[in-house]
Amino acid sequence: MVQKSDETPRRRGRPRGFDAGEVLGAATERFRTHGYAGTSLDDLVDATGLQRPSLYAAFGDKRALYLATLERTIERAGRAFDQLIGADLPLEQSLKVMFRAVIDGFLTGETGPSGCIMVSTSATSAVDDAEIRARLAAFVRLEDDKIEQLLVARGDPLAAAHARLATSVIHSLSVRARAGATRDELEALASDCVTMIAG
Amino acid sequence: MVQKSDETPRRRGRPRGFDAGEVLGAATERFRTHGYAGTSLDDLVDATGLQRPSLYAAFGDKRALYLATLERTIERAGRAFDQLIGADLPLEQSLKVMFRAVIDGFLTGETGPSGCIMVSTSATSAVDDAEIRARLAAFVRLEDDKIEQLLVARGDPLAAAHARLATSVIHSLSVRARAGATRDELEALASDCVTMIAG
DNA sequence: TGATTTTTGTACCAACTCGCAAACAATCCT
DNA sequence: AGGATTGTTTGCGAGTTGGTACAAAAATCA
Repeated sequence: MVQKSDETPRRRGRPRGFDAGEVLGAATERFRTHGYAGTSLDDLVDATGLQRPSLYAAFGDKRALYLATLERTIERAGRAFDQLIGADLPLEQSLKVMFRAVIDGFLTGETGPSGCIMVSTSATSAVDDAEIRARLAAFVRLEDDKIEQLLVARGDPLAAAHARLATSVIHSLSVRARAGATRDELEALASDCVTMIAG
Repeated sequence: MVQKSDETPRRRGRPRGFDAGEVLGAATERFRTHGYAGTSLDDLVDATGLQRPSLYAAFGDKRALYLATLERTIERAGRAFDQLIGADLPLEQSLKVMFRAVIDGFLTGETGPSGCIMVSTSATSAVDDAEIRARLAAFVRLEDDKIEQLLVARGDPLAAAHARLATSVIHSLSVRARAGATRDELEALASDCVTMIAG
């Protein structure tokens, strides 16, 4: 063990002056706010602090960077769902925790409530771009499947149908958040959904 | 009655070579497909057959034209809801007719299923533009209110909550259509919602 | 030390963006 | 007929777009 641990392979040239994860997070936030077509490279340079050539070398062109932010979003959502399923809370409380987290996230944003990047920006580009459409489809399937898995584990006999409806409410929460709905309005809708499934 | 009927006020100069309603419809379709930022003036010239200065004289700049397409969409949706309410069908059938019409519309599009222009494109621009956000908020409120009005008229004691959930399903149908969902999948979700409200 | 490798900063380019000016065309009014 | 009014066509120009060439900087390797 005289060598440095191989978790840092000590690459050869000049080391990077940035953390790829943080940069991806900053890019995600800009894309979530303004959408794909509405975000320029100057915007991304401004948001990430990196110059164009650094962005290009690390992630590829604008579209590849956008696709990377979508992948990141899908992975993080999947982990959040798995954590909720593993928490083993009772049905009603599981749904309340889920909607609370969703609403908290949707109400954040650089300039105001920005909702969900998949629902509000990737859906816009999905018609023109098959790869973006595939990411959006994978995300929606993830929502449907993970919520169904949660409901099955809590003994809901109508898990599949209820999961689709809960996913639909999540989509609408994103739309409503961007439309300027208040937290109370979003929570009322979530509460309606919880009552319908668990009430 | 020697004069022409005043329904055609006989304006003074050269008459227009286009129908404003048709042009607005063509612009709506382009905006619905590619979003606001993703639609260029060249696209609009191509879609409408009008040259730039004619578009400008008739509707103003690109943003004003987009806002006009949103207004048109809101008005048409309002009329469709009123017609459904006036049709006086029983509860379950009213909902089925509504979802059928929604799904039919969402599955159309220039290059593929394009969903709802409000949910899939105005939501994207709503964060940056207060007027677009106001139109989106008005549209969502229209959906909630008109569906509640329909449910109240059919004797649903949970009309308000059920209306919000039905609106949410409509929003999700738009997202799912753009994600590439099949008609069967969309109809299954709509059926879940009808069962939940009327079943 | 000096050669090599990788990242970073500056500057740039061709293409596209929106919007408009100016001339031309078609109709109405007198 | 001839002026006034409105709509259409052509073409342009200032600014922005996404993407890249090139050299300087910062590290490792020999």
